[in-house]
Amino acid sequence: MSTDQTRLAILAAAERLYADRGFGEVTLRDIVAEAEVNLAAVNYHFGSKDELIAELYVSRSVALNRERLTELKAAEDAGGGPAALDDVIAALVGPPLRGCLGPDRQRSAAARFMVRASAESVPVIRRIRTREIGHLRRFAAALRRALPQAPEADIYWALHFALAMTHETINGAERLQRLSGGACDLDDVAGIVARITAAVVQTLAARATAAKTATVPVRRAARPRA
Amino acid sequence: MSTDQTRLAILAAAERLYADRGFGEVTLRDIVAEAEVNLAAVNYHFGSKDELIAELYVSRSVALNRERLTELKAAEDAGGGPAALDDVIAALVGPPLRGCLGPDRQRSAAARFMVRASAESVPVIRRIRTREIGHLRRFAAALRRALPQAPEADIYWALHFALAMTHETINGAERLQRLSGGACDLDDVAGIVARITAAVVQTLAARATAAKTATVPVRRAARPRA
DNA sequence: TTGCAATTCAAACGACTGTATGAAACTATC
DNA sequence: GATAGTTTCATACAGTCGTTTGAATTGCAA
Repeated sequence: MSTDQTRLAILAAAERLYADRGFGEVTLRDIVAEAEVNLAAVNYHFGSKDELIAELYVSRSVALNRERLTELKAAEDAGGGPAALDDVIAALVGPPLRGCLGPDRQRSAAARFMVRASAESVPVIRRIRTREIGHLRRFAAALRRALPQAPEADIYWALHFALAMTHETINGAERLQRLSGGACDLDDVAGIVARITAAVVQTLAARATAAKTATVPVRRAARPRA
Repeated sequence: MSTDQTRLAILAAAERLYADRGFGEVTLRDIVAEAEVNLAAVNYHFGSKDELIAELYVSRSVALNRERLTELKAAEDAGGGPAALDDVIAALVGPPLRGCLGPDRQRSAAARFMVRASAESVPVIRRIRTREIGHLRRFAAALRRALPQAPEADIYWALHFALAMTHETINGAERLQRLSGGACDLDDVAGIVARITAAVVQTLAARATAAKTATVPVRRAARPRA
């Protein structure tokens, strides 16, 4: 083949299978069967299984980061000044959520692959994962611009919790649907993004107002009784 | 041996290794080496690797559920009536967090094992996991008693987000520590429980007040500018 | 001490893994 | 249409996996 169509078929098949079954349950033979190519093609085109996974992860990571940054820049440009707090969070959690959920299921294997890569402990990926930190710093900086008076720790906890809710919503979508008996609509992606965004914003806002009245950090939430 | 000391050694070693390295990276030979028993002992005492994992998961799951329920009952008994909102959340997220984090690291392999089992896709565990739903319903009911006027979906989302923040905090503790440059104190477990509890409580409270002024569901958070 | 069941052990099993090989098939240039 | 370089293919390799085997050892009751 003149084009590297075998390479792409392998990458697509690997991404699909890893996203669906997890890294522990997929062999090279599964991948080449899905891609309808020869077993030896993997080592010919990528060198090894680990290099295949690494290339897949890096390329998808770059794409996801680009998507997030584009959304962040758009929010900054629209407002003129620094992006609003909720727009920063939405730029962070929107891309993976839109890629994984929604009525047209299975739309993006890429997003589900990335979430799996985040959740499971794969040595190859762990080794690469450092660059994720650099990317998150951009969002930490954006949050700080939106909330200059917030303690540094609060900024990082907000980022951390936003990602936590996003990942668990994707990975545990089935459990939530079953637990709630359908009361939680996993197809309403915009609503989910809004929920996560609102949760982070409200938490940060509550801590900001509490910090004004007390010098010690807020430890115990108020108890709004029914 | 008269006692089943070999059984227990295998269980303990398996739990430790799975908690540390994840399910994909641990073989039976790793386990028996750690437990200092013979390879065949696993199949003799448990029948198969999957049955070992299943027994481990079920026993730890029962223990965790008991711990959570004890804390929930204590909160209910203390107040006389239904448990307060934040006490319900604290009963849910406290046990795994206290087991996994804190200054005396590695304290409880059991808690870290459970979180791994939640995050990774292991067929044996997926098959058992259904009973988790029943246990979560108890907490959903407790939340409803604390907040009778809240929409059903909000209750389940709150539960879901609480677990999300808990799991990601345990699994991603290292990343958060590195990202924040030490600003986030992962040893202050009580503070983390308070943070997660406060986030859930404030989010629920914000939706409750918003629901009074608007009949349509809240979609977009207010933007508290700096 | 003898006898018997429970347990441990070293060794091997077949199945499966990622990887390597060398011939065959293909593509493009002359 | 012959040639050189690239890609595909069937096949085999060495290693590891979970599991099994049958003999050796242990613990305990008669």
